[in-house]
Amino acid sequence: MRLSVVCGSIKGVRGAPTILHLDMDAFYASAEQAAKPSLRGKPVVVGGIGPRGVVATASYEARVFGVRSAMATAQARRLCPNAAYLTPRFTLYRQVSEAVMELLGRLSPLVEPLSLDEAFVDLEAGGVEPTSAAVRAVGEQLRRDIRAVTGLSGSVGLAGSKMLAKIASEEAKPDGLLLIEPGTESGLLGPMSARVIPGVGPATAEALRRAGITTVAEIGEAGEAELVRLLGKAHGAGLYSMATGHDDRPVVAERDAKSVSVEDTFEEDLTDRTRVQLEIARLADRCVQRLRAAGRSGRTVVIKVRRYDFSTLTRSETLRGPTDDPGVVREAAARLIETVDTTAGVRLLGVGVTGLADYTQEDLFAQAANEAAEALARTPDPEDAAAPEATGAEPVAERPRRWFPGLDVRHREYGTGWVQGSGVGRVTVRFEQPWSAPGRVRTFAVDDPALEPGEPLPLVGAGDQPPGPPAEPSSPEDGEAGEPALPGPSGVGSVSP
DNA sequence: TCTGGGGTCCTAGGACCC
DNA sequence: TCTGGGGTCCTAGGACCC
Repeated sequence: MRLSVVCGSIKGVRGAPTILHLDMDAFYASAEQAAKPSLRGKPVVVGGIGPRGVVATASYEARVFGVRSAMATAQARRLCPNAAYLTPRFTLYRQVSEAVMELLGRLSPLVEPLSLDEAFVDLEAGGVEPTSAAVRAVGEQLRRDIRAVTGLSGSVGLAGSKMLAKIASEEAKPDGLLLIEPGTESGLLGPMSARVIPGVGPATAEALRRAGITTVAEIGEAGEAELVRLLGKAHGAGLYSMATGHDDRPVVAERDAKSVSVEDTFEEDLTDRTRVQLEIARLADRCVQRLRAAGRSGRTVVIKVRRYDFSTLTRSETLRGPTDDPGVVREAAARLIETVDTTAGVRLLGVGVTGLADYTQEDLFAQAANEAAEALARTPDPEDAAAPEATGAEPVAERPRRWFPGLDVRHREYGTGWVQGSGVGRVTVRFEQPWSAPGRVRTFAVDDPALEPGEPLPLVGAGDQPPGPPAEPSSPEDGEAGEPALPGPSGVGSVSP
């Protein structure tokens, strides 16, 4: 997709650095140091402690010794034997994370968490004045607030696109802030390693290196066609866009999960067939527990097997309908593991569910049963008595309504708009109409009684404007004029204070 | 003492359908 | 009856991210 030129600057980059990326510094290790005064200023390594553990986070004191994330803990111990080695305490990290995300939520309704310690914030949607001075002040205040509330430091990147904001926060680390002034992007990025571009990992970097490409500038010089030839259509084209500063990905709040999975690496390889089957059943149960806790169900069951030699394979089976029944998932997983030869030894087993839905096949049966029962009540015809019954036909508990992206909605107070995204019990709505200026984003609980589904509105030029609460005003000059009115959340931003 | 656990997205082939 | 093309679903694998 091509974008029009915005404010005379690079396509796909905002005219003001209003996208903020926050990245907490050495998050798990810092949280442990904050919780344990004796560890402050000392090397701390958080991760798997067992013989096959890896490092999740190393404190900066430990990094001095060469300890890095994803390194085998055994190797870390050799490099830094005097560090404190701790297993992760996710309850703590989640608490701290929630406090940080709460601070971000005060800046804008558009907050996109990437993990417990990282998030994008669309300051423009939060009504922050789109000037470098204003957004810098917001970023610095945020860092002070985070320190005051959590005792931890976070680094902030500010730029006109997600990619640049993320690179900026990385450059700012630790405990810093970097704002990339619009117009200075290519000068800053050009000499940097291709690896700074998100999506360029070891394999891509090696493929590029073989083609003589090592810097961001060289990616741009190679041209899109060459990159597509080297890396494939999506990856090549995406990389070219990124490297040339074209990144118009919007900040999207509340993404729904698309899969749920659990896996275990065993301290010693499993060879016993019965034990493998037992572990698969356990994993299936754990997976379903998580699925149910999220109020979801899934249609495709996946097992994962990592063998003694680290070779990894998956097997999947798609059911007729989504389920959250532990028995159903257990049986599917059992069938799948039957198809894999595990006799030489298995170091990891996993069970996952994809194709997530918010209802189950059993719900549908129950619903059909209810409808049949109602029909039966209306027409007491003995011929109709074949209603299904054995499916537990008690009324199914009301599940949350689904707010699908793009749907029209109406809010009692704010009027008409459309769903920009939903998930995690919340829904984000942009209040605007075909004839209005770009509108403002607000977030609600999915069960907010003031919010109801709406009808599509007539497009501009199709006739009179229908009655209803007026659109929230929005200053026209900061909109992404010339951008087509896409049904997706592409035209993010443009909100008046 | 090599290599965690939880995800996302993309590719590619075959089935199947129109 | 020598020959199509597109779209979607399913499966398996791989790269990448935190």
